[in-house]
Amino acid sequence: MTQIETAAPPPRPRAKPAGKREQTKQQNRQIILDAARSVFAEHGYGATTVRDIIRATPLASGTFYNYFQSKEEVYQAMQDETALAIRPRLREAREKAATVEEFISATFRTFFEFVLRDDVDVRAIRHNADVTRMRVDTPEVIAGFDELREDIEKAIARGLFPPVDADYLMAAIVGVAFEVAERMARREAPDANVAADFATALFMGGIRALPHTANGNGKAAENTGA
Amino acid sequence: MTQIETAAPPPRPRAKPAGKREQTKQQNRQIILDAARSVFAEHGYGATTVRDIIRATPLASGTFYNYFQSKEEVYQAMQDETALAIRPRLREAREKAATVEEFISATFRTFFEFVLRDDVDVRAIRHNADVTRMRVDTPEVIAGFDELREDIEKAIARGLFPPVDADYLMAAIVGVAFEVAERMARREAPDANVAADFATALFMGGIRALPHTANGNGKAAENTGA
DNA sequence: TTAGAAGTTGACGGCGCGTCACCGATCTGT
DNA sequence: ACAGATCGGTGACGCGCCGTCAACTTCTAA
Repeated sequence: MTQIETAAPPPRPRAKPAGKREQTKQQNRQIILDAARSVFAEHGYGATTVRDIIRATPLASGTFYNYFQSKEEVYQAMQDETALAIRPRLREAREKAATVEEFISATFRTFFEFVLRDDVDVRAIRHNADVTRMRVDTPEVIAGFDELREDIEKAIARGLFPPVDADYLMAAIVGVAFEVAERMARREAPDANVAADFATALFMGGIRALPHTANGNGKAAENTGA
Repeated sequence: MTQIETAAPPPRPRAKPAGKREQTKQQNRQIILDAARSVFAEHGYGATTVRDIIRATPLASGTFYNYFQSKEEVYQAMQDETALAIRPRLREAREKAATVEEFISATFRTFFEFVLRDDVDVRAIRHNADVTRMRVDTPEVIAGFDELREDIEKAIARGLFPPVDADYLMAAIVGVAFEVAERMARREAPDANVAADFATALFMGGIRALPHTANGNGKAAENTGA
């Protein structure tokens, strides 16, 4: 064509040439992840085979193995995405904290709200799980735990927290967060604020500081299982 | 032979004849469970196949399926054994409790001591688990959780506890117990008392009541993982 | 003693697994 | 613009695990 290379947009020598190969790779990876999410949701994690995922894809079996070694690795990649999504929010929430209570409260509230909004694949896993729970601690998830411990240590250093065992405190927060989130999600009308208030009160003042309930049983204890 | 049926012990018409068939069944079941324990410990749970378990056994493949449907079911049976072993101890420990502190303290101490003594197969699973944790909530395990909630509700009813959300409190206790136990087991010199004191203080008075440490970091935080 | 119930055996068809030789599409250098 | 080099997708293949089941052995009861 005539050389109107003055300004306008030519094919796009701009910014990133991207490269056709690289583009396809990103795309295939995403195709596999999307297919896996859908298949896990359908059949549950345990019952899903690598072949199921491949079938839910226009790709050949060999191609799958260019991207992941197993369904476990696919799942880890999904978990990493989740961890990467929530970690900055948690960090930010804790950074603003000027008191112990704000630190604890922000951590739990952010976590529980995230779980309620984003529980898509959490439920996908449950589908399978009358009995088996899985928690996959990928590097990103572990990094999230480490961040929490670091933040606790920093808070101790600047006198916000008393000098307690940061490792155990981190573990306690993580344990309560996961376990209460689980119960919360099963309730008829899950409420992140109720859960966060409960957890915060526990860490601030122990059992005696917990919010009192009318019947001594919260609004829960309806269906204990199946 | 001659009929000396007077008194002494004949082959044993006593108590339970037991029945040869029934005996063999019990025995085969145990053979499979033992083989599975050993194979899980060797290769890790994830990498183990039903065939591996069968091979570690003098039995034929068909026989395995007369007892269990899958390796998952074998593992569940193992977990049930564990749950059945600890549940009575926990119940007994809590029954004696005259105060909130005794209730909480006894629960954590009993659990952590059990984990340290009995972590045989806990570690077997970990072997596999650089990244994946599994918690299998078998009926027996769930029954243990329910017992804890019931005990909390009873304690609330007789005024020992304030009228709090028993479901969430149960979840919090379980979450802290499992997560802190995990950390405890990784320490150089795991100490059930230290862990129990930490958890008890947390539930009794919150973060401010936690035991203080010299360096603001407990004796932990050595190896954070692998 | 013997009929039949209960339980074990191992070979079998089916299928998911991970691989790899092949080939078309993309990139690179001239 | 072209050709050779490289990259990456393809799908058939051999392997081993899966769960089943007809034949057989062992036990029970009459």
